[in-house]
Amino acid sequence: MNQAVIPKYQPLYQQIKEALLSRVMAGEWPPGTFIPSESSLAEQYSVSVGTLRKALDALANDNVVIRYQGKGTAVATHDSDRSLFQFFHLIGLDGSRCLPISRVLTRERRAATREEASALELEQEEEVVHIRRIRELDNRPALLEDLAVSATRFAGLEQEPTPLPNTLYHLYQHRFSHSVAHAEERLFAVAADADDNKYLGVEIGSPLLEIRRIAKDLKDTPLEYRVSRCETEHHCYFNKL
Amino acid sequence: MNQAVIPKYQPLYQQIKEALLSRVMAGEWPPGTFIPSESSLAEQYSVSVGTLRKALDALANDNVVIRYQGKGTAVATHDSDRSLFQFFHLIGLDGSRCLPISRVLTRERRAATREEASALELEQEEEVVHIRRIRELDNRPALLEDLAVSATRFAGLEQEPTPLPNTLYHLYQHRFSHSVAHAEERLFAVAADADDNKYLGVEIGSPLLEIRRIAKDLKDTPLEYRVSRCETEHHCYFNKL
DNA sequence: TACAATTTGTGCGTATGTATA
DNA sequence: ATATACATACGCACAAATTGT
Repeated sequence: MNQAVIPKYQPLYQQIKEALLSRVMAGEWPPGTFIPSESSLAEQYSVSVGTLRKALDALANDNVVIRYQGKGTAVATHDSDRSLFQFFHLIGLDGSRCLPISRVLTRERRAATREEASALELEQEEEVVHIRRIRELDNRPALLEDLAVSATRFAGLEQEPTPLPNTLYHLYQHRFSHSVAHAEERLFAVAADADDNKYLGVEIGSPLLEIRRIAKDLKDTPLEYRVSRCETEHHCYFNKL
Repeated sequence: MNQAVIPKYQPLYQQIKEALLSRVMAGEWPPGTFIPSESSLAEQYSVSVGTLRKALDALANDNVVIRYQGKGTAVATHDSDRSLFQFFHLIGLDGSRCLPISRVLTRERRAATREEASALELEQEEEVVHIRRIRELDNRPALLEDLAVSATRFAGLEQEPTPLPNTLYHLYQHRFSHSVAHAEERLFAVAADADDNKYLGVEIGSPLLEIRRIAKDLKDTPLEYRVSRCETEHHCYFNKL
């Protein structure tokens, strides 16, 4: 007979880790800023520096903070070059990595589709901001992208800013204080339709790579649902295991 | 002007980590067996237990060893359920994970193709063992797989064992002492050809997901090159970022 | 340039808790 | 109950990196 899983005991450094994570999530230290030093935090919580170190190391391991020897510990921004490539897995056939340039096609506020509501864990009636754009790599249209975010959580995104920046996650973080920390992707092979033909210049029926991504914050709340259709003649999806 | 990258200084626990990794690679402790205790290893290397702990924790983080409280530290087998799903990213549309059943179509020793030689870092003349098989999920053919390994490194694989086990990495480890530790995959969308039609039952020209994987050992030596063509009507490729 | 102050990284030692055999 | 092994927690000393004086 299995017992209900009640954490009878939680190591001290784990408790500290959760406490610090909560303060980060609450916005006490915005992304990019430095948090207090190990010694001062250890004093705050009345634990040894060693224990507090373990908590910070664990947070660093989870990409919540970044440690700089001699400087201090900063809250991760999730919009640095390194962090962006965490979510961008398309590379050239020669192995080159470069970020795409985006051009917005449509941008509107409307009711969520069933698929969007399910992915974002919203009610059927709720509204989303939907954006459709094409993204170019090496001056060639490479992706046709549809994305949706909660219209209440990202209020006004259908209007401002204009134009939209290339890297939306940066915008989410700075303008709406929603940092994308994790994501899960499902990949499919699909046949190109009329829109793909129009915007990507591929023949109708030709194979495309479809990437459906749900982007989540530190506490695994879904922030964005994104469907990218990608041509794989000049690029491919790269994954290191 | 940049200096040549000479590691002027290596932390002690990193040196210990490398030393232990070498002993694991050399087969001193085969996969699944337990290595000496922290205290005895600390004595061997004349370092503190704390330092040796950091080395072992780092190895555990790299999936080289597994730590069991109260029992000891074991060399990872890379063939446990958890470890197999590290490399198997296909899931059902409902999110279910199950391992496929394999049926071998061809199995032969022959000269490497240019693509295989390049992926396995072999000379053009060298021979490989090539295996083609189909893999079924839910009693439905889902993957058509071509794979190649060095015929010298995996001597006799074209003959024995018969039949081949479902999980080849298990065989590589136990019969040939080559453990697959990492891998890199490149994904493409391709059109089904006559073989795909014959073995997967999909229409010619319909979109398939092609996964090209290079499997490597602990020291990043390429062990296997594998190309899987997968139908994504009933399954998809799942990736957590 | 030199030096000091601050902060994280490394290394050591010890004591105690928890899991396993 | 005992012994062993890993996990947690504390404390200290020094190294390395950064910043400002």
